[in-house]
Amino acid sequence: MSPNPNGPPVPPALSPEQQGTWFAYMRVMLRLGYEMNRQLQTDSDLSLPDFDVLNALADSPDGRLQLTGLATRLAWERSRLSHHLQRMSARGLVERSPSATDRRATDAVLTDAGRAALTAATPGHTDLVRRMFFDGLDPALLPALRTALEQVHEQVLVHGTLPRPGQPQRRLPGLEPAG
Amino acid sequence: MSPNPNGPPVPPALSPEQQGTWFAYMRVMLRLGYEMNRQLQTDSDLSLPDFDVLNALADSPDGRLQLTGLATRLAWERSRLSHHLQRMSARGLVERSPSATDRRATDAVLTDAGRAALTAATPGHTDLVRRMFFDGLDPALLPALRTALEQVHEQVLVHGTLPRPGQPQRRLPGLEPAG
DNA sequence: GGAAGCTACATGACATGTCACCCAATCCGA
DNA sequence: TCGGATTGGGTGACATGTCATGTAGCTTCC
Repeated sequence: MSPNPNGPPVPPALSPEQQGTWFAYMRVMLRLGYEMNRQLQTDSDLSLPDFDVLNALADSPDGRLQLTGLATRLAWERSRLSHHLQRMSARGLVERSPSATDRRATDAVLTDAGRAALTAATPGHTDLVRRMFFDGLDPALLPALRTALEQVHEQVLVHGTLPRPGQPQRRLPGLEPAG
Repeated sequence: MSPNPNGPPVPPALSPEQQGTWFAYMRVMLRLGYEMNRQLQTDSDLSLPDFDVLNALADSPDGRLQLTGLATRLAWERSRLSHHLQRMSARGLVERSPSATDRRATDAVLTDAGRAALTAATPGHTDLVRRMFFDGLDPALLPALRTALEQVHEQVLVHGTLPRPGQPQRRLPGLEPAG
């Protein structure tokens, strides 16, 4: 009982090589996430989400970013970010500050304490990344790995449901599917 | 003010090539996780964690696995798994059943409904993986990507804090740091 | 310039995950 | 074979994430 006697609108399954690659990816993602979380929590009293937020802000001009942009960059729900910033600001790591250009909008701003926490946490985190990710990796594979990941990233940006980060988030007229 | 005037016990920073690779990895991980979650939730009423559990069980003999082994395989805390299985069993997707070999232990067992849910969800998920991950990837890079990910996985297994999956979880005597 | 609709964000209720601690079964050495 | 240490798992309190909804500011178009 073939699912479709008339030929293939049915998507083809993954090839064995693709499946192997995918499983490897998932395993790395699960374990590495666990280890990163654990290390940051233990050594720096930061969760991995905390760390991601701090990094995104530190990487932005004036350590400041509007919430929607930050959420997009992190691939978070906005309400998650809103809750999370509330907790982080209670700990003094970030502040909320009204946007200069849009009175609806709020910017998240890195505080000095937040920057200090990031600075303190970074070496240990980097060290873990090097040990867990790069030290076991054949250096000859590095360029291919990077290119592959960048291709995948681009693909997710193009076909995913989230807007491209750092892009105006407004829906542009005339781009809806024709009616 | 160099951090260490006497030479480098200070870990070297990542090379630019490594940093680029790492950022690409993190971006893929964040966005792809978001998209997978969303797709499964929308199309199949399963979260990505649900799906991971179902897959792990379906992939085990008799659709049955002891909790600790399952937790290790998923890189989850055991208590998280315990809570999660409670919810999944309330939905009829899995059952708990006492282990045959260890009276402390509990096995998670896939129910027929669980297997059916997995079967129903898999094509859509696979399709998303193919579109988001493989369709934008130069096939020539696939073998290198796979090898690289497998090397990283092995590295995380060796240097991580979790036991290797499918391994006896007992701490072996004589392996403690010497006193 | 004003109504309709959209965007930015907050919030409260609820789902999920973590942490500290619990007990029972097993293991191991004396 | 007894006793402590270890392991397997559960649980309740609390931290975190999601969903539905509310409000205010922006934009568009007449």
